[in-house]
Amino acid sequence: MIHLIIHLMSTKSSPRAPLRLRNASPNRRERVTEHRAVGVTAAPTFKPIHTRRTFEEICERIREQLALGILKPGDKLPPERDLAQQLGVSRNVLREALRSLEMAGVLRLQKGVKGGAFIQEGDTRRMNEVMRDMLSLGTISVRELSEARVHVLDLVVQLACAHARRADLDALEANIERTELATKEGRLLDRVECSREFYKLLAAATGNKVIAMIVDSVTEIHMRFVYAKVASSGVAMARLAEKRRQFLSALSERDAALASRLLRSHLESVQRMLEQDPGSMSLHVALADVQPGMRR
Amino acid sequence: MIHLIIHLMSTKSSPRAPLRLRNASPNRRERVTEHRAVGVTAAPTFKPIHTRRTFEEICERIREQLALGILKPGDKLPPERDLAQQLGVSRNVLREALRSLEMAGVLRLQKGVKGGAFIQEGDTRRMNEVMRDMLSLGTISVRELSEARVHVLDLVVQLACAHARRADLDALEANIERTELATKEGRLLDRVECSREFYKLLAAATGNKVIAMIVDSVTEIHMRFVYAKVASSGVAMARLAEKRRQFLSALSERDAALASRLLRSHLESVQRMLEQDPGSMSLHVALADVQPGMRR
DNA sequence: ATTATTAAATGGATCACCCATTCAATGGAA
DNA sequence: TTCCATTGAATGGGTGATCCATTTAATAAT
Repeated sequence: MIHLIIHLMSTKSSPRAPLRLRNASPNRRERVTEHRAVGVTAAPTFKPIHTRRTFEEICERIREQLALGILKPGDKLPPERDLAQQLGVSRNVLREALRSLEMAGVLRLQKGVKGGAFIQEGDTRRMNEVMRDMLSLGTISVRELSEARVHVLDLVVQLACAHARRADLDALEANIERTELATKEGRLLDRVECSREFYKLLAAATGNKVIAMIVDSVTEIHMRFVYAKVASSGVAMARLAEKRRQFLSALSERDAALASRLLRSHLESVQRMLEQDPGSMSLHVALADVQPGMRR
Repeated sequence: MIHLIIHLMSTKSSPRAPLRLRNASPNRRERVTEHRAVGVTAAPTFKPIHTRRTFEEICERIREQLALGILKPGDKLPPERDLAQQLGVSRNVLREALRSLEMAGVLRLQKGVKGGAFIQEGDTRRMNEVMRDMLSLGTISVRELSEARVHVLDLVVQLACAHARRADLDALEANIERTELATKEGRLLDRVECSREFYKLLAAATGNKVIAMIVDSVTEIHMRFVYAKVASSGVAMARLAEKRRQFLSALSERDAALASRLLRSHLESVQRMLEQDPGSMSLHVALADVQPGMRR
């Protein structure tokens, strides 16, 4: 574990001293003298308003260090007290920044001696949170999300057919076996979990983490609907494992057209199942228990 | 503007009073007595470690209200001082939560009387930030992002062909005209901006905001490469507007195959242009000036 | 050697202030 | 009356001191 002592001085823009945005105008009266160039009728050069707040400034500087590779996952920031002093800000406002970055999945704060603020590996679940917030705020709809999912999954099938490796196929096979077992033993909700995992594995099989992240984010909400539906109705998709096997077989033989057809058909039947009970795809179901998966 | 007075009491879980996680054990010595069931050898029911910090708790409760539709975009939260008292937490820790939510694009904090914490419309640029962070942290690579972009854009072309409306096509047409003008006047960087806008409009033409958000997020970084390349080399894609016109024509005639072919060919030539100068697609270029577009 | 105790480091949280901005109310001048 | 300047209150922005809780290493006791 590298314990960097980091100078969070800005690398771009003028080499300003510790933030010190505060106390800029100790006396309001002096402000009047700021009016400049009284008689000049030239282009009114408005000051670029920089009412950037210090916590934003701090977030930005830390992200800057990340972007420059000076900070990397596993690194530790200086203790809050030290860093606050380095930056010339109060500990309180520094913590506002650190918590924001923690919420954003960039940092993890850990208590105790040898604790501190550690840079994290990127948490791909952040995108799920974005989707949830967008849904909560009404920016996107359940319909758009479902539609996007169908299209994205189709793309994923193409890519998975092209790029899936032995290990990916094996993982999918193992998943199907778990699905079969859960089916035999009547553990319906476990089977839903298997489904969730199935799509995760399929996404991973594309070999592209960006695509995988996108797929996960659009699948997450959908699986909640399925989970809720299965939990309440007690019924579940028939011949699930069997269908998965057919699909995996097509995937193994790189038959994208067939795999695509099989998946689309499955998605449609699931959709029909969900829509039997209007309201099973309500926002409420999608958003219940907000952020249970995130940072626990 | 609705001024809700909101009770941020949790709706799920027990009707607990204001958070009051603190002062739980005023005296360390008393802790010893917490050991329970001394002689019981039964299943060791470990406490589920709920070291959830209050700022997380607060974020969750506010998101809960969003999910339940009690809070909607445009609503205002109570003043910090009031809300802190309602929740039984200090103002500082409340602010940590509010700032996190602001960074997440859920809130906007506004100063002055009649100011406050306002729920925002969902900011779709949040996904761009996620991409940038993932790139910074090395979770995803430039290659994966570029690759994903190509595939996603192909999907977008299919969808845009199917769903583009008159207004969408007109907007694209107008964009091409701006591109032509910029070309004539030699404003190369403006032309790059036109390109950025072009993909945004194309994404919007799918009629699906989820897809649009995804496209924007994978295109954002790419346009930085193009911008940097054009800015440094002074050269730019030849016959850009012309190619766009051909593409738009195919789109108008709902010829997805042709449109797809045209776009892919264009993307490839751009890629060749970028790769002429190795290093032009470096992380540094992608991440310079982190978060300039976000909340300025 | 092993185990219990202690102490220090560090994040978690509170309190009491003060500043800066904004906006409505007020009041005086045209 | 109408308009503009002043004022004051509401509210977010920020500070510093202080305490608590957790974690770990060093130390002491067995």
